[in-house]
Amino acid sequence: MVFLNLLENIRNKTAEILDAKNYEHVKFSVESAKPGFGDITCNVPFLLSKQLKKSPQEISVELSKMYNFDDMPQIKNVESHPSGYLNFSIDYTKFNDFVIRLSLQENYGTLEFGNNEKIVVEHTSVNPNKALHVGHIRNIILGDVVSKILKKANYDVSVLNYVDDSGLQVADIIVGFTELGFSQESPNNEKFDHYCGDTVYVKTTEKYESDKELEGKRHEILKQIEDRSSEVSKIAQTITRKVLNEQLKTVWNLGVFYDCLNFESQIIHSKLWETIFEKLKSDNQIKYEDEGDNAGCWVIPADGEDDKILVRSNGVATYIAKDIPYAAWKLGLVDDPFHYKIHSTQKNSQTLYETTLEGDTKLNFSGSKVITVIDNRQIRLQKIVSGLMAKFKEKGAYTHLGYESVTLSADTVKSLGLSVDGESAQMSGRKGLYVNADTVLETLTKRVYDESKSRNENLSESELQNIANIVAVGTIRYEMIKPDLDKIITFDLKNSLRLEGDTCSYIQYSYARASRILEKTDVKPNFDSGFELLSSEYEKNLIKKIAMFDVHVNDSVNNLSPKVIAKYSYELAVTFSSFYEHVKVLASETTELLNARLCLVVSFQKTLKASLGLLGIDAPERM
RNA sequence: GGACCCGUAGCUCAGCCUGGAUAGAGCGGGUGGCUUCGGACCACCAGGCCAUGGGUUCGAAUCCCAUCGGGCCCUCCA
Repeated sequence: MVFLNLLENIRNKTAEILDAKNYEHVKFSVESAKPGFGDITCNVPFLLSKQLKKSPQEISVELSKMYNFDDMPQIKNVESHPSGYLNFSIDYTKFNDFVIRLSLQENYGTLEFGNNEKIVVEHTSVNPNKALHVGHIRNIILGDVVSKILKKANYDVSVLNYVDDSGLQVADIIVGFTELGFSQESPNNEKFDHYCGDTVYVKTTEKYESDKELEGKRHEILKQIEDRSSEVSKIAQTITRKVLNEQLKTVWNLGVFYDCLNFESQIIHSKLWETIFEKLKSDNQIKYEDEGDNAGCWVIPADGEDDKILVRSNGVATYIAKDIPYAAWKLGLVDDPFHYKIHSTQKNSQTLYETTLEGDTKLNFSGSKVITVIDNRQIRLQKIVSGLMAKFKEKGAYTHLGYESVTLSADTVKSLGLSVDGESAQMSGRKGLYVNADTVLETLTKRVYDESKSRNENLSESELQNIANIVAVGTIRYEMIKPDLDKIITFDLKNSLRLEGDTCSYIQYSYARASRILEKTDVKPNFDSGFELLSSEYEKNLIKKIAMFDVHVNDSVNNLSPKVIAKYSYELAVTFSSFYEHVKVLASETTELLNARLCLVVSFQKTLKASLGLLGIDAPERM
């Protein structure tokens, strides 16, 4: 820890002073100061003002005289600001050494939160009947980044993907194959998931409009899918597996990987539901309705809202009856009915497992905490699930990480040949109103490739491809992570191709520039020398920003907020770009200064790489 | 009818959790900067009753209440 330590030490010191003065303990803050107000600031004078019946200024002056930094050489002094704040200044002649050396360590920015506790992150969870679209990408990237941040905080993370292979959406394409005679091979080498989503699903659901008999068949087909011995079920298995494998290719291209796939169809057959149902009954968590609208149903009482029906009067469980046992399984609350086998080796050579009802291999993918990434339209359902889980385990063990949806801009809708009323439109698989993830990635890769090629005449084809891939993936990831979870993302095809300003490529560019500096000199950075020579504002700002990595990791873990890391990465790049412009490293006056600056550049690179790494974004040497 | 979310510069958004100093970025508009460590850049200018009205507080973009505008969910569908 670097900056967090500094803050903690000042906090302790301040608390001691309050003790010595016999002042009441107030909840004061010690945090990084805005530019122009020292480096670190404390608001304790404001909080004491009332009980001491003195102005914050008076208290500030009084307290500022009490500090002694003999045991904290990195702090130069504290000043009382006329506003009442206590502003601390860093002694950069000492701080520089400390920061630069620590930033070189492999685990720089790592924090101890999890104590290696097992935690489950579930994300993606898309029906295997279509290709992934931009809306799914938000879910996938959020889940992936959260899992990386939790690993950085020393949790033992299992990443799961729940494969919804037995719902009506799957039944719809099976209707297309079995009733409408769509070929089970995609024409013209089209990617199979695109074919199923763009053609079979859209055409079949379109036909429902005119053919009500066909629409009636979907429920019949669904029933057959759930009967594992049926012919239809076998077809559905084959088709959904094929789609899933194509979806996984897309996800891997985005640099996202899982530990295990959980199939809904197997959860249904595992009898987990029956176990949980009995448990719910015996624990009085649910009740049977004798009269009223819900007569004959088992319901979950929800305070302030309508009760949720769990089992219909005909004895058939509703869809929530799949989520509850799965949630309980993730938390390790039930005996694991599954065995595990290898599904595939992923693009990063990590093994991907899948659940199976046969076999004899036992693995453990559950956790004492669970984070489920699902968009906020499911918030009501998720509240019910987490409420139930809180009855079995401590509150907060099951967390729903929700976020707002992705919509399409009017321009983008028009470019799909469709019309809109407002400025944006919700995506819809049925209407063909969506933009596939593969399409976005391809378009963006092409754009970056062209851009990079026009700037670099001497790069080989494979280097250009590599850069295009790194920047394109980074750009998509960054745009999905940057906005607040509560904000709707309006996706616009044209806008998504921006590479200037607050974008990933700007951040990556700062890294590439740093690489150029190091490449153009024969001097090998020597980290044994002192760094007190780094004393300009630009150098100090950069060092402070590097030092603050842990503050932001801490924030992002505490609040499960990946955007904090995106913002930090951008700020770090901005600070470096300013340094780059104003401090000519290779033109340094002395060899000592040159060396110190080269070390700072290396320190910056390591930190930015680590920060981008949390976002799953690569830092290119050239672009 | 009930639940949740959003409303900050022309546009897209940070800041709100945990109240405090001058409300920050990017895009777009305007101006300047390469005898070059890469202009995917830097420096600067213009642009804000922080939706509205109340309340709490020494102090509110931030907390509370109401209202308005927008979104989304609320089926014995999945």
